[in-house]
Parts: sequence; C-alpha cells; structure tokens
Amino acid sequence: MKGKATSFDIAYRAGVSQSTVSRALRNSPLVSEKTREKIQAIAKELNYTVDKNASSLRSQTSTTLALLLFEDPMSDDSLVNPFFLSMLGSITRECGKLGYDLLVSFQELDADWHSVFKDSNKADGLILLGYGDYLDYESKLRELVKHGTPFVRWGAATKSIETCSIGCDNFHGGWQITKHLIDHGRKNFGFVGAVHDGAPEFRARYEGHVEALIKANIEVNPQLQKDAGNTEEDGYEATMALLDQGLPVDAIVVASDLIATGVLKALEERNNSVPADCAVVGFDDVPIARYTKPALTTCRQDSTTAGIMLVDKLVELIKGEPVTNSFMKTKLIVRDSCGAKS
Amino acid sequence: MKGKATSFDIAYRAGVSQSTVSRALRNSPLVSEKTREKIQAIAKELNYTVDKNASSLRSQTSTTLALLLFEDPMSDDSLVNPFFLSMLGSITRECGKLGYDLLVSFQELDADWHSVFKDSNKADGLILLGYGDYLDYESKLRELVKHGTPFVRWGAATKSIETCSIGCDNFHGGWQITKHLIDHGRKNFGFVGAVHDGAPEFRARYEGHVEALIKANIEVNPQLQKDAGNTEEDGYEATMALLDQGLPVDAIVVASDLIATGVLKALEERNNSVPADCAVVGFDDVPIARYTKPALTTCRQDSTTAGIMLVDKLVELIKGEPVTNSFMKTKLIVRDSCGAKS
DNA sequence: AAATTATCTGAATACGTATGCATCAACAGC
DNA sequence: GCTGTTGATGCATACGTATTCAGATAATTT
Repeated sequence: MKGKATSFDIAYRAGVSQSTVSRALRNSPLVSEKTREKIQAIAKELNYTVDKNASSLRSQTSTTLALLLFEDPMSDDSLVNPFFLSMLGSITRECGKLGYDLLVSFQELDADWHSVFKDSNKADGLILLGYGDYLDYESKLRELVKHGTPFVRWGAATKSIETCSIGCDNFHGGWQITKHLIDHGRKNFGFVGAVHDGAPEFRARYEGHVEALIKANIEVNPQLQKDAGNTEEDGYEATMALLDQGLPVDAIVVASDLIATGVLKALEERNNSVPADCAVVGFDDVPIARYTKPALTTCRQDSTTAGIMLVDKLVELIKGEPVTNSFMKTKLIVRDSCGAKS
Repeated sequence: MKGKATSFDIAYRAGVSQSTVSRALRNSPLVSEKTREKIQAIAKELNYTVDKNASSLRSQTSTTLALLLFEDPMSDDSLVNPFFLSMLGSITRECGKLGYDLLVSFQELDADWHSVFKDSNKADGLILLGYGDYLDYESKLRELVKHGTPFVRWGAATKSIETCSIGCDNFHGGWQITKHLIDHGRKNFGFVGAVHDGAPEFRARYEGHVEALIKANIEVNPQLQKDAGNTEEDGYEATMALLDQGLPVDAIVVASDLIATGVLKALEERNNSVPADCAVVGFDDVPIARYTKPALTTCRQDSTTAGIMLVDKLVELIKGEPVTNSFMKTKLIVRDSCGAKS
C-alpha cells in the first residue's frame, strides 16, 4: 500500500462500506459490536489516523482551541510575560486531556485576529491572554461576541460586554497585601504600577491598596503612587522617582513581581535595606519571586487552576452550555521582603 | 448573507468562477491584474477567510507546524522546563512570520505521537523539544525518518540517525566554564548533574569539564561528580552528598541553572560562602539566573536564535531542501557566583 | 488574412470524511 | 402470512477549496 491509509482502505479490507468504517471508528451505536471491533482492529493494524482536515471540513468543527497571547508591545520580543507563560503548561495539558488540539500564537493588538481564527475554521474557540488595556481591545471583543465566536479571557470582568472572564480578585489582593503590611507596623506606603493608563487589573490592585489605607486611617498621597510598565526597568525608574521625592516610605506595594524586581534593585542602589528600612510586596508569584534578594513576598494567582478553568469553560461555551465569570481568591505568600516572617 | 462567506459568494459578486477566485486570492499569475484586484477587494469587504480545512484537505498541506514538548516525567506537572519555555517565544514568532500556524502539545514519551501528527495531516512537520534520553526515544525518531515525516529537534546530534538537530556545543560550554574557573585559581572541582543515565547534553558538558581539568593537570576524581535530575531539589541533595564526603571543593560546575539553584541553597545551608569559599557556575542562562543570590555565572544558550533556526530549518525540510545540523557556540555570562567579576 | 501563440477564464473533479436517507434482513405480534 | 418494528448497513452527497484540462479571446507573427 502506498500513502496513508484512508477509511476506504479499511472498508475494503473489512468488506464493509466507508460509512460503516466512519461510524465504527467514532464508536457509533449504529454499528454492531462485532463489526466495530473488526474495523478497529484493522485500523490499528494499518496505523490509520483520521484525517483532521477532512473530518473538520465535513463536521464543521475542528476540535482545536487557539491560544492568543497579546504581548505587551513595548517588551522585549524574546521575552514572554512569565505569568502568562506559567499558565501555558496547564492550558496545554487540559486541552490534551479533553481531546483538543491547541494552536498558539502571538498577536499584535491591532491585527484582525478577531475574524481569522473562527472564520477560517482553524479553531472552535479562543483563549485570550494578556492585560486588557491597549488600543481598541474592547471593540474587538465586541466583534467577537457579535460574530458568535466562543472565547474566554484572563482578566477583569468587562461590564459592557457579555464575556466569560477568568481572573483573580485583584482588589482583594491589593487589600490583602496592604492590610498585612499595616498589621506589621508599616505606615508610609508607596505604590508602583500603572494605575492611570494601565490595565484594569493593575488599577484594581491599587484600589484595594487604597481601601486598606483608608480603613486604617492612613492618608493617601497621590505622590506616592508611580506608574510603571510591566518590566524590571520601569519598576527601577519609577522607584527612583518615588525615592527622589524625599518623602518617607517604609513599604512599597508593587503591581507585579516583574516590576518588583526593579523596585528591589532601586532600593538596594539607594542603600535602603529591605525589609528593615522598606518592605516590598509583589503580585503574581512568578518563579523568580523565590530567588530575589530578599525573597519576594507576593500575592499568588493560581495560574495552574486558571489555565484549567479557561479551557474547561471554553469547551463548555463551545458546547453551548452557559458559563459565568469566575474570580479566584489570591493567596498571600509571605517570604522575606515584607519583614513579617516569624 | 448568513454564515461565513465562501469563495463561491465572492465569485458570484465578481461575476467570475470559483476557480478564478481561488487563483486570485493566491496571487496566481494566471489571473489578470484587474480581476484580481476586484476579487481581493470583494474578499476584504466580505471579511472572507480561506477555510483552513478545505484548503488543507485539497492541497494536502496544512501550513502548520507542531511543537512537541517532552517533559521530564518526574517534574512537577505544572512546571515547564524554563529553558524550553524561553524558546517558545521565538518559535511562535518565527512561525507567524513565515505564515505557519503552530500546534503545541506535551507528549508522554511512550505515546505514539510519531504517527499521529503527520498521518492526520494536522501538521506538515514536527519540532521536538526535550532532553533526549528516556526510554525508546531513538526508536521513535527512526520511525519518523522511515515514515518521511519532516522534523527537527533541539539537542545533541544522533549519530545513528539522519536527523536535523539544532543544539549548542555542550562540550565546549563545559570546557569554557571550567577553564575560566581554573584561570581564576580554583583547584578542587565538583560537578553536579546527571552524567550516567542522563541526557547526552549533560554528559557532554561533563566531558568538556573533564577535558579542561586534564589539560590543566588537575586530577579527576569520580567521587566529586554527583548525578542529579534537572530540578532544584535534586541539586540540593546531590550537593549535600558531595559536601558530606569531606573532600575539599572550591568550585562546583553544574549541569543546569535549575540544578544550580539547589546547589546554592545547599552551600548556604552549610555556611559555604559563594563565591569566596566555593564558586558555582550554571548552564542555560534562564531568567532566574540573574536573581539568585549571588547572581549566577552561567553558560548561555541562545534560545531565541535556536527557536528561529528550528523553525527555519523545519520549513526548509518541508520544502525538500537539504538541511544540516547546527550547533551554536555557548557564551559565558560572568555574574557573581564565580568570583571572577572585576 | 490566416496561423500561431499568449493570456485569461470556466467546467469539472478530487481531497477524505460524516451523515441523512433508503434499504434490507430478521423478528415479533396479530 | 402479513404488517410493523428494530437493528445494521450501504448509497449518495456535502463540506470548501485547489488544480487540471480544455476553451475562448486577444495579441502577435507570417
């Protein structure tokens, strides 16, 4: 035999029609036990695999999900946001478990990814990963909805659009961190992270932070909040600007671990001892957090569970089942940088 | 209009046949400039996208590559080897640049991945990522070759099989590290990493290490080499065992950065100051390496270039062009843990 | 002007599968 | 023995595109 085996080859050998082969391989109850086993045996013998393209074309369903990563446009090309990267593992595995293939691609936010994947039948649904802030992201989402493309996303809920979002309770996380620091005697708080033109996730963390301050009757001084992109460099510079103001600061709440590495660097350069002089707390709990000097106290987002949920919900959506947003509680991981370890 | 647009819809509006539409959209020289532009305009207007499945089925080529990650079976499920992860970015981007889609999946080494992807026409070629040591990996490769499936892999060359491997010169890297340490006065070397049942990559690093020792007339003591799996924990335990022997050690060459984090931990626990008492050098230059305490001197493998090369070579293979193995030089990144910084 | 060639287009078909519909045997009920 | 029913299979077709082949028109040559 030449080339790969088709269902006709199997049909011929089994002395049945191609239809029966197709049904037998999909375990249809329409085919008798005996012939099914015979057919499956022959299929195995021939090393037969269903042609994905033909199958998808006929059934108009690809059993494939597409993971779209929206990269921070300013960040280094070769670098992927480690937090999203950490979701990749569980997303991939969960797809495998459910029998879906996974297509991965980076997307420019301004490209017309919204129509490509569904119209081309490349994927049955989309997983959107990235901080939802830039450009006309929201209008793209609206198009997806109008278009009937199933999709889920990581991030904050979008009030104006009926979407399925998985995220963590950023507000609570920001509150949790700040409360913890207050309880351990910190009084003069800085906040580093994009609050003004940044992602809603970051803003929510800040708002939780502020909430805790207010509850504790600590004055909120806008000068102590410095915007910063999601990179070490930005964190470094924002912290320098913060310190240059000469205001007293004995704790810095940071919008992400990545930024926090830059914060630590700036503090060290200014001979501020962490945590003695100034506590630092990050957000995410990326792998690096365990290795910074001192080890970074942070607010963990459970990326493994998140990845699984994203896939599960998307598959439910594809099957037409109703799904709802879901926001996970964050967990404070106390290490050395907050000075609260026993 | 209902549902998605097909080439027939365009044909109807343009007053031409479907064949012409298909040709026009693929920029065939067979269609006149005028009609081509007209057709493409209509296509854009209708938001038309070629149906991937139909196209692939007809042309018997999917314009899709599959990235197969072979995970260290013992490692934590949710964790992906950071070095391979760092290649993902450039692989994904390069695929996009060349117009290929990318399918990503984890594979158990014992599964029959070797036939699935090509036979099912899911992908035109395979990128294999993982340390090639476990089980009957090599026999699987042989099947791929016999089967005519285009594939490339990261790792060492496989003498017995005609494959395209991209890798780095691990022997040279091991030599480079050790030479550097010798030049800076270190005399008593330990080596942590799987040499006996491990990946050929790790073994080559060790052999380069030994080569440098021999050239410098330093005695090679097998007791100073300790096997370790590619995890922090294994590195920690192997180092403990190494130190427990009571032999003098003023430098430890480690097979990977991940292992090296465990080595550092063990040394700290034993109150060995790094680098004063004992130098440590890793391998890979994963993101974490910059953040360890002290910052890890390591041997960088250029994962960005590696990813690009893997994709480029695979595409050449698919097009039937001849390709050759390619091994990149490693680069020593001097940080604090080797004690050689100016 | 006829003959040849170059350019463009359309009709028809194949890619390999999944599925609605028809068929047919067997079998139960009356 | 006839009808209605059930269970298993085959026939025919559609999914949407790419491509071969043949045809038609326009351009060029003799």
